[in-house]
Amino acid sequence: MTDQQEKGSFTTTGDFDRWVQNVWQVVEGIPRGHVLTYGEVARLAGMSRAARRVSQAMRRAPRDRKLPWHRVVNAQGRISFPADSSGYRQQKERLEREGVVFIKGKIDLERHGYKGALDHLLWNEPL
DNA sequence: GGGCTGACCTACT
DNA sequence: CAGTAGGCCAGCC
Repeated sequence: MTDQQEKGSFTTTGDFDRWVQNVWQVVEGIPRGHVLTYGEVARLAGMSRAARRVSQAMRRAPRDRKLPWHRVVNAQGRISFPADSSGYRQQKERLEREGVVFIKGKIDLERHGYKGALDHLLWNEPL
């Protein structure tokens, strides 16, 4: 399960397409009220350096897949759409609707991030 | 092949 | 904390 695909790129487009499937699967596994960063998704999908490719993968997702794309944010805990875009507003609204808290436009990754989710499970901390 | 663009990331000022 | 710089690589001219 450990990734360590130290390869910088995909040898064939088929590899990329398969990796895209992994990305969708990882994103679908993010629990409500939590988020992952693009880099983490890339790593969990098996390509640690492909953070920039995660967005491409999500844009490719068919609508009927109902991917929880809004649960992926950048490494600063911020939404990666321009603050005045409809995409930004929609993502923020969806996240807040499931309990994610924004502080000055930023999400506390210790609380809502992957590590936060683990801590919550391990220590049974109140959310 | 060359050049430019990203829903990115890290490291460093 | 805000900027910058370099690295990254598939897709689209």
